[in-house]
Amino acid sequence: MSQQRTGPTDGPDFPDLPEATVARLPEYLRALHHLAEDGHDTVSSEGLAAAAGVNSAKLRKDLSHLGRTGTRGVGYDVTLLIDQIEQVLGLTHRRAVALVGVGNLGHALAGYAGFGTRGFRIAALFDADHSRVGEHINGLVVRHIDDLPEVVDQESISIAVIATPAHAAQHVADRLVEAGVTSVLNFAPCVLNVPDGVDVRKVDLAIELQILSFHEHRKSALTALPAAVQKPGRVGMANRLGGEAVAT
Amino acid sequence: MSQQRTGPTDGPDFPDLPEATVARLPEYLRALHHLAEDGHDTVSSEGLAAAAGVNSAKLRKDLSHLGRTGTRGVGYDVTLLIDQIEQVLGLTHRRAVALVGVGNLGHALAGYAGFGTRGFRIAALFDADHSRVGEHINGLVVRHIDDLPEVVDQESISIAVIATPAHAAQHVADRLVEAGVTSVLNFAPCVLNVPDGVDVRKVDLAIELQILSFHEHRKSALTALPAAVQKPGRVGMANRLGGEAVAT
DNA sequence: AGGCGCTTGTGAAGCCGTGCACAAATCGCG
DNA sequence: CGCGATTTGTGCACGGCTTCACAAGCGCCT
Ligand SMILES: NC(=O)c1ccc[n+]([C@@H]2O[C@H](COP(=O)([O-])OP(=O)(O)OC[C@H]3O[C@@H](n4cnc5c(N)ncnc54)[C@H](O)[C@@H]3O)[C@@H](O)[C@H]2O)c1
Ligand SMILES: NC(=O)c1ccc[n+]([C@@H]2O[C@H](COP(=O)([O-])OP(=O)(O)OC[C@H]3O[C@@H](n4cnc5c(N)ncnc54)[C@H](O)[C@@H]3O)[C@@H](O)[C@H]2O)c1
Repeated sequence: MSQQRTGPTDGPDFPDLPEATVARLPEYLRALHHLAEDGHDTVSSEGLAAAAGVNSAKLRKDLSHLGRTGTRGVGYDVTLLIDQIEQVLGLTHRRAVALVGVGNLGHALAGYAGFGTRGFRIAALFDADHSRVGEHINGLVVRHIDDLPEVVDQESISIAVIATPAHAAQHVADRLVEAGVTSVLNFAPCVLNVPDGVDVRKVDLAIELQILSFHEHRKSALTALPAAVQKPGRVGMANRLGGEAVAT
Repeated sequence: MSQQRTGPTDGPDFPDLPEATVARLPEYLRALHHLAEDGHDTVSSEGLAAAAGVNSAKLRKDLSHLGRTGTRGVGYDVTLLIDQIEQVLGLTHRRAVALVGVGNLGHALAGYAGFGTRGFRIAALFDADHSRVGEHINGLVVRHIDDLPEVVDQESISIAVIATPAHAAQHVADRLVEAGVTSVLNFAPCVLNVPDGVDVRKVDLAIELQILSFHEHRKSALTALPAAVQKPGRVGMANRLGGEAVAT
């Protein structure tokens, strides 16, 4: 079955995969796991695309970059495709993640089960506040940030999450990079400067809301002029589009 | 000066603004507020671009869509530009936001100060768990989700944040839409189906990590072949690129 | 065994976004 | 008052992404 492939860790079988595709693969992966739980063993591109909320042609093109994955006339083998995507995303082993800043948000993240079920393991918690150091959260002890190099080395941590106030984020990022971390997920609302070879992704709640605000603003500006449905009661507004996403 | 514009709420002065630009305006806004606090009253496109972490040409093109904003030879008036961007993003009044799902993550969000400082006001908290209803968080009372239509109406809420488990998210979204909410920020790892005219943005921590994982995987695959720096000690790795982002 | 229906994989076209490079505009100074 | 330094605003070309549409391939049924 899956063993027939020429080798799991063959190495450079990356046809350098468009960035947009990479960003969607995790979405497919989640939908596939869901389908697998529901007992499906094959999916059509149409079905998977619906479950992931994308265009089916886009999905097929994305998957075509992984090599020959589907079977014409049938669809995609769910478990095989899961393996392929996890392979490409480097999720074959559970990656160790460090979380820096165990405050309001950090506590929530530390207790988040979604880490474990999606291929990651929180390997360490750090904070600069001495009164927090030593605290036990979800089976982990909060360590002082000065221990960073040591722990990063011991636990082979390459990914870190920053959940400190914005004014501390750049400093934390510098220390992370210095300790050997090469990927950072930043929750602090600020721009991080890192050397080449280090990846940074950011999550900014306020930015997301402001983008929504823009569209709200635009909607109300538009509905002000035409004979608009100011408040259609509450009929027919709900799930019109699409139907159920997962399964059928 | 600024009063000379033909009218602040003129309405359809939207040259429909590229989506990519909309997504960056909040970033500029944050950088501008930072600059204003530091006493700057004008910025060059170069300076602002550096502070926001983007290309200066891109920034100029983005801002050019807002109309005549800068002064050649001088730069941009910081406070004026802040006003313009807030205008376009619809941040002239503090928008009311509902938060549904006051669990682990919801608590953190409810206590987040960044809402207030970036143009939003948490107007209501909802949960389905009766044992949570009535709880006071940050000056707000958690209400039962059945009160949604009433409260949404009273508080003129058009934006909602979903922080419930994934299996409840679609149901919550339906009820939100039914109550009149037209923008949703979804933290639950699932696809939401909503009717036309309703905007959904999602934040999925695991997806972000998986994208980082891919790049990690690729990095280690690449450094495996050439005469690579497996572990360069810890020298010279840190802040090489760029320098300080904000001010100079 | 052969045909038929279904689904993948992909060529090609169009759109959007990015970044260079430069002309136009503005200010300050002599 | 005019000139040069400076910085904006933008025309243009290029690359990437999306989408349509269809031929090639596969399994199933007769
Ligand atoms: N709370 C939220 O819901 C939320 C939402 C979106 C974004 N954020 C952002 O996430 C970040 C954290 O938010 P929060 O509400 O948890 O803040 P917080 O103040 O509750 O927690 C910050 C933690 O970081 C620690 N810290 C400070 N400096 C540090 C350093 N140099 N090294 C290590 N640890 C350090 C503090 O001791 C504290 O425990 C902020 O940047 C915030 O803007 C928070
Ligand atoms: N905790 C995190 O750090 C984190 C990070 C990223 C994403 N998420 C996602 O955010 C969501 C919430 O995570 P959490 O850790 O806070 O979970 P949680 O179980 O602690 O909280 C969920 C809350 O939602 C409420 N709820 C359930 N069904 C509801 C319904 N139909 N209507 C209203 N409220 C309802 C529950 O009563 C509970 O209070 C999940 O989807 C999770 O995957 C969480």
